[in-house]
Amino acid sequence: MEDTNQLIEQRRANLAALAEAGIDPFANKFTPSETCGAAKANYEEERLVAVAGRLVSKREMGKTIFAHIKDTSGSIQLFIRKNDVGEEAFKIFKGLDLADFVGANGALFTTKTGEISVKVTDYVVLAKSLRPPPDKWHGLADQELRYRQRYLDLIANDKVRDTFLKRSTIIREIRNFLNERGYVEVETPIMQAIPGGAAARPFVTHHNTFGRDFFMRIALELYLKRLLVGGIDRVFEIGRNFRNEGISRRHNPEFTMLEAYEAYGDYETMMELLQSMICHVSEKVLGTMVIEQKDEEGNVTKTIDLTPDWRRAKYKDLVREKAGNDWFELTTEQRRARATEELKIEVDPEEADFEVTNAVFEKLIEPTLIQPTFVTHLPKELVPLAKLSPEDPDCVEVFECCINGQEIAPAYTEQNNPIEQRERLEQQAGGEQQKLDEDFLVALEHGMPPAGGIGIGIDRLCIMLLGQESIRDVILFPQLKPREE
RNA sequence: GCCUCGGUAGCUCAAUGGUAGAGCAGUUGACUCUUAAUCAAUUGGUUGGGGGUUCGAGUCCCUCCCGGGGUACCA
Repeated sequence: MEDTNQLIEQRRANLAALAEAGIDPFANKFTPSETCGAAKANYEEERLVAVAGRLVSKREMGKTIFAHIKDTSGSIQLFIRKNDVGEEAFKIFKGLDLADFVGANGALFTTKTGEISVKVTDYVVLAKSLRPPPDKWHGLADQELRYRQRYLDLIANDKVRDTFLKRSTIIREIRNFLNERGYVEVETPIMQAIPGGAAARPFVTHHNTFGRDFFMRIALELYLKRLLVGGIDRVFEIGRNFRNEGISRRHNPEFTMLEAYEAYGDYETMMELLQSMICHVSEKVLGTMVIEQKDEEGNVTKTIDLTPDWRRAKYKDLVREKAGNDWFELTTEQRRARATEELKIEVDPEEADFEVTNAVFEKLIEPTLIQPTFVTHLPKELVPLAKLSPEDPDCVEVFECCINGQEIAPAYTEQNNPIEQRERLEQQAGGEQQKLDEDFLVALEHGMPPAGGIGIGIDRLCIMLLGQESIRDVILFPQLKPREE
């Protein structure tokens, strides 16, 4: 970046002054004895510590300086006196800028106002910051800057940092939970010749040596099922999917998906798995099963209670509740009329009956399912990769788990009949000339054990657990339009 | 893609069509227990870009760029 201003010039001048004084402003190494947070947590008067971090505040009091440095664990106050560090070192500390990195040696003590601090005996400049940090009090509010320069957001806004540290522990606890149950974690191809497992437009990329296009995966499903065929009976992957669609508060073109498959299980198995997993994660990460979403003033705007057992509701019952008890007895024309006139939703004249019904579900019902709800008995037309329900052949053995008004996870009793599977996929491909994944169908013909499978949108799960409102607030670097030079 | 709101100093924000401002940060000085330290002085602007209306535009109009919200696409 070419842009310079007074503040940057000043910092460059301060950098030059350090060099002038014979100090390397970018040290190679400093080894802290512990983190800032640990130094405070294990307080013992006079205990010697070495701490390092970014300089986040500095108050000069004549021959004394109070300053805070901050690392991942938190911050600690440094107490620097001219008498303790010597005239030259004192002068140089005075010349440090906010956001510089510093390592300090000294003894722990408590100030008169009761704050645990380090009485510095000597310190090292670890890295000079050549650009001014965001406002120390107001933080960084400009959303575009927060996303484009997330590191500034993390520096300036503790809540944001906390959210992303928690996201990391959520994923760790999911892994722990699945490992505990004997699941094997695998990695499958991201670049695929035929993108399958979902109906979404893929991103296209190109392989030079093969001289042909590849697609970024839109789902993990078909490869994980090949592994069920291969004898890995409990298998999961946490990875990125890519869908070439619009961007919104709920959609990022690349997003993180967990898919898990369990041989000899069915959708009921996955129901228990999901409920136990989310309760485990919530307890471990948040210490509670009651999630509160707060507005900027800290008022609770939404409460989600994850305490088991979660509600179960049949798809058709929910639709009848919203659209009328006679909904499924209506003629196609009557149904369409009611949807547009009474329910005020847009309906494409080309849409089939089940699509009109599903529009009612997605637009009017799903957003109201704030508390965890397993929606079951979905119509078979909606789900080509699941098995039919023996008790009701119009339905599939599937649930969609909705929490916070969003679909968090669909789960199936997976289709393992290769002949039916081929028919369903051929129907689905229909006129679109979409290629069938023959290799997958061949795999099924070798025999896949009956299995339950589930897909969990990790980003949406994080939105829910962490009380956020937008997917951009749980993805470190959400997709934005590139800035043209 | 469409609708709508927004973009002013490094950051957070003001400014009826009439001299572009404040707080923080920065700079200089004072202060050996401060913590949004305090006190005094002070620097800093192509008002997102381009065009237009006007005696005069941050403000009105057109256009482009970027972002927020909504909507569409998304088994």
